[in-house]
Amino acid sequence: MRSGQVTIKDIAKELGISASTVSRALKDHPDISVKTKDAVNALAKAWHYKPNAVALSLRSSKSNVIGVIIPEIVHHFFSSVISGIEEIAHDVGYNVMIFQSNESFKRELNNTQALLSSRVDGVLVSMSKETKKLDHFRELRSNGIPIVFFDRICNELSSDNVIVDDFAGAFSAVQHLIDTGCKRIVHLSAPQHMLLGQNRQKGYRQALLKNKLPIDDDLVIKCDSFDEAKELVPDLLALPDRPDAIFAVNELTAAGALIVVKKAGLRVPEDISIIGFTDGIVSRVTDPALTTLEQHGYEVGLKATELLLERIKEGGMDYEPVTRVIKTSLVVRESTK
Amino acid sequence: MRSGQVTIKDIAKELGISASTVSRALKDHPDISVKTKDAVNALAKAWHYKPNAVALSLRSSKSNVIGVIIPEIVHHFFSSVISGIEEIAHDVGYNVMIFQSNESFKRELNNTQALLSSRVDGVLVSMSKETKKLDHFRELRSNGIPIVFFDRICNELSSDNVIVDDFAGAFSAVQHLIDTGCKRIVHLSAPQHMLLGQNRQKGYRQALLKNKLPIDDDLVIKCDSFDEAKELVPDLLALPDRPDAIFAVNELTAAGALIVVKKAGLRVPEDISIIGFTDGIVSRVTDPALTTLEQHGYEVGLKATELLLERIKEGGMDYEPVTRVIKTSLVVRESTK
DNA sequence: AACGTAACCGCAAACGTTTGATATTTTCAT
DNA sequence: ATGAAAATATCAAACGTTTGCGGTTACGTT
Repeated sequence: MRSGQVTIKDIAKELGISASTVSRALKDHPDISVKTKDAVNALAKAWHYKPNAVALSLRSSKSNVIGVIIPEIVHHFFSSVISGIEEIAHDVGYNVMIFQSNESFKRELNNTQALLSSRVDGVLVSMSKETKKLDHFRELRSNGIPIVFFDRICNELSSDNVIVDDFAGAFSAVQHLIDTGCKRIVHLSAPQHMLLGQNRQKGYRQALLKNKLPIDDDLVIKCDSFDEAKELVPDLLALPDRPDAIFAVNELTAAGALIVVKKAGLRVPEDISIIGFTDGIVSRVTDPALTTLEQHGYEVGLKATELLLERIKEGGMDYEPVTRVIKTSLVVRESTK
Repeated sequence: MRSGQVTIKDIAKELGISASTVSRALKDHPDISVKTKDAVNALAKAWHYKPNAVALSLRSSKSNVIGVIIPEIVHHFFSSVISGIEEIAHDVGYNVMIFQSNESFKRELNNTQALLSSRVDGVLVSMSKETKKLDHFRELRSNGIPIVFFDRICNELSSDNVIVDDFAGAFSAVQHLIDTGCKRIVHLSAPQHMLLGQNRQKGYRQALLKNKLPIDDDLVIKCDSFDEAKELVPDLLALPDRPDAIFAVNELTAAGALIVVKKAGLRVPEDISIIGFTDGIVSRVTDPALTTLEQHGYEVGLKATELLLERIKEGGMDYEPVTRVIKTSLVVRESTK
């Protein structure tokens, strides 16, 4: 076997013809005789010829690669998104390059530099929590690289976005609790500097308002992790007028709350209903299984990639940004009545 | 601004010098005068020059990309691995391309073709469950692309591997069950054409043997998913001589078994102990929390990438394959006594 | 015999970069 | 002033592919 991979030149030399003829033969160009085409195709197959994507990229200024920057991969929602991205991208011949920011602005910046160097055709971004400056994103765009933000978007940069409908999701979660007879509903919320946290809390408040239930600020606390729930929920249960439902900002927090509630000797959902956000595996394996809002991460990845590919195809940078909203869906399991 | 990205030629033209001079100036080559260097560097900075990685790849036949093929991203263990891969790869200037096989042989094959075309410098693979033929991996190697397999390895292909110590892990899991008084231990196992499945089962058998416990083949069944556990475990519980422990090949299967056992009115761990493999989030949120074997996915990704980068650096294809083993660790929670 | 015209194929340039081999200029001792 | 060395910059080729254009046949028509 030859060293390195087979090239068009190798085939040309072997057949005593020129590289251009081989190229055309492989593409079934009408200028080439059937005999030559057959010979070329046969040898290409026998030698396992694969077009060199690098050379193609250089020539066409198209890498057929899309870059993805996410806070962290080890997270059900984000890995679902990647799965969706990967799925649709590969279907149309694009490859996917992954970069984690680990919630660090500095790394996010490095990542954009690497993407620039790699000449990717487009990028998908979910911003890190730290990110306030946006010049690195602007630089991508000024170099003709389209960006689609998803989930963690920024509204200062007028750009394409794909987001989950946090407000409506939270609203319907709380409405569901109210519909099933709950009146004193706790909200375990995300930090309020995140749009996501704001919107989910707004949905919560709006649902109470609409149903003419009192809003008790003692029932809303910042609490968005499994461990935090284990620490903070006991106090809520000890409140004089005990809550009868918990709406948690994500499923792990809900799972933590569930454990605390059960440990306190209360029954779920008879005494306390619990509802989470983000439908991961966790919600399915708790006992009782958690009612949640499916965030459709896979769907988000799909839509974001579709949009990006469209932008890449269009070519120009002078498009009107759009924001696509993915509806959440309520998945009723056993933790609510 | 110019359209497209800034190239060395642009800088050369602006400064009235040749491209080669610019290239050397940027690399601080001694042949170039300080004055020229300064001018070049200043302009490169002002214009945000970024070397075109594609052109570099073509010239050097090095893409600085490593490819990763995994069964599925949405899986705690695999996303941890990717996280580890990404971490170390980017530290040394490599980018990471992700491909999912979705446990399909056909897709795995497509993935290797894409990797070949992309001229990646090396690949990390965790095989799909379906994969029996290995020619696509051989093709990668015969084209000078080193492979490191992780977790789902194959031993017919003498190759570099990074695996978790399935045998020792399974052994210690079962030993733990025995130590806590269990005698009739079920093994919910992975398919036996997978090395992983073989090794875990061997560990199981060895532990029984060592402790002079009888091996009952009725207690070993192929069952490696949440749903399968829900379907198959009831029969095991109905066995005349009821088992008193379950060793599941992964955590989701363990979680499924847990639910079935509880539904059957049995207590965990008093009546039946349960132990899983792979420490994801799931094990922490079940009730009771599951005792498991931490598989250290991040560590696996790290080690596999280190090994691969080493192979890439060496250059040749005539190395002696090594297998690195990552030790598991037993995490005792509440599902065992 | 001369010409037209398909049919088929090769040349060369281009994508952006690096690098060995050269060319040109400067510097300095003689 | 002369020569040679040192300093500086350029040329050209190469990586693999595509593609506009031009070139060479062979055949058929007048």
